[in-house]
Amino acid sequence: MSTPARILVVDDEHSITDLLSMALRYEGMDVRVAHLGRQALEAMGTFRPQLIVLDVMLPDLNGFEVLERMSRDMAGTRTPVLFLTARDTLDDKLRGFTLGGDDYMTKPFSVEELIVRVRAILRRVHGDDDDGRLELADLRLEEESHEVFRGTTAIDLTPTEFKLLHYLLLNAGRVVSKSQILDRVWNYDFDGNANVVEIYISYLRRKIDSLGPPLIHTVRGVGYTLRPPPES
Amino acid sequence: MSTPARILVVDDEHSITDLLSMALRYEGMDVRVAHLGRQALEAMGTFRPQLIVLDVMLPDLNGFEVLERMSRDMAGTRTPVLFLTARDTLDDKLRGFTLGGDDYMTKPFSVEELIVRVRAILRRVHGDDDDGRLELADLRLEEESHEVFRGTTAIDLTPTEFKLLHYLLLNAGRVVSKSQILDRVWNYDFDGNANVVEIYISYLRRKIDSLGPPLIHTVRGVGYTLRPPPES
DNA sequence: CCCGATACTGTGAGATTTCTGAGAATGAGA
DNA sequence: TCTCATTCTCAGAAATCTCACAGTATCGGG
Repeated sequence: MSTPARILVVDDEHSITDLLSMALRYEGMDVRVAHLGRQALEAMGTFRPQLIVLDVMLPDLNGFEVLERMSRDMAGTRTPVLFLTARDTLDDKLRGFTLGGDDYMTKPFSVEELIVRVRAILRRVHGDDDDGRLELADLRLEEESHEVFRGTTAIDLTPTEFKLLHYLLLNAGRVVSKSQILDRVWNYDFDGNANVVEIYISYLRRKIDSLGPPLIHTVRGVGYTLRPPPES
Repeated sequence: MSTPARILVVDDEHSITDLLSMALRYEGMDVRVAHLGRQALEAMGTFRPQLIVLDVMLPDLNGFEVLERMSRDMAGTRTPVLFLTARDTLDDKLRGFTLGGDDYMTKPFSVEELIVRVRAILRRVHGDDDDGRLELADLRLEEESHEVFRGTTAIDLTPTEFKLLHYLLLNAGRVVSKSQILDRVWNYDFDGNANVVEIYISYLRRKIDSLGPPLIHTVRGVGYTLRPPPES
């Protein structure tokens, strides 16, 4: 990682900006927060972010207006945007933006997924070396195509299973607790109990560990970890 | 360790703050104590801790309110927090904090474990040189992955066995008494008899000393110690 | 070498944690 | 609206862990 990526997070809900600034900082990014469209515009000039996480609904200007003024101010290159929107406000306009390299997510989202997308955008724009492929022993996960293989057999995962495996792979060799998993992989407003994690671990095992030596290990009283099988 | 880490411990129970300030000071840290949210806020400004151990339930403000006011005062970087909470009060809000590198423990905890976590946070934030690997002769314990090896063979330990070995390794070469072990490794409210220590030492020996020259030694009338085998 | 003190460990009951099957709820797409 | 895939709850089963008890072994001083 050369110089940390600069991200501007714009949302009027403090709980969201807190959540995201913490999570993105934890990922080693340089984060600035704005709660109003005007603040966002100002930060554009001073902070010069490489990516904006932008709530569509803001008290003063909406996300599109912010973008419009932005491109009026800064001639030339446009900063990529990851829009946040309520599920039921899903504007058709938004869909159009994905064409331009922008992306969007509906609230409530999972932090894991948001970070995946932030990284994907940065990778595209900045031509990062990271190729979005995660591997452990003969297990392979392709971020772009959303495909998972064990050896040569393709494994079909549901969205949640995929996110969970992705998170485990990112932390391969480290034990992650059930609550860490819950925080990252599930939507931030999920308030069910940690038993879901066990259940999805169980699903993953059925699909992945049945094809070879087990990679998913329970560390009793602590959490779960992905570990390559012992060489023999 | 260059300059001692500054830790602020906030809890209204004096027995807890006493216990922790003693243990953390013994670890070479610079400890300050507060018993109320207001005191904590004040200490933030004057003491500028690098980490806060914060009880969620305080008489005046709760832990979250303390944090909120804190981040209002100090713009920018937030001090990492290790929350303490009663097991049955396990607030959903807490869950979200593990995202930002914060962590939490439920009371009653073991001092040993608390110190492990404090160190883990400091290591992350301050990029400590300590890599969380403990070694003695051919015995190796990895904190991150919770793995233990003797030579190349992996050793499977239960949570208590792991904590005990961890403590012994931290004090390798020094004799620790059974009551010291009981105080550090077991939850602070444990009131069973000291024979458990003997039992767990026995378990460890079976798993560890059976694989090579013995490393765990009894010092009759005093306690136990970990010592490398004599070269030969 | 004997004896009391101290430490070790086999057995097993009870507690805790994790796993998983069955099925209800949800939501997307036909 | 119906269908199907998916998510998630519930609760019992299974696995694992903790710890007390008590008998045995070991140590070290006399």
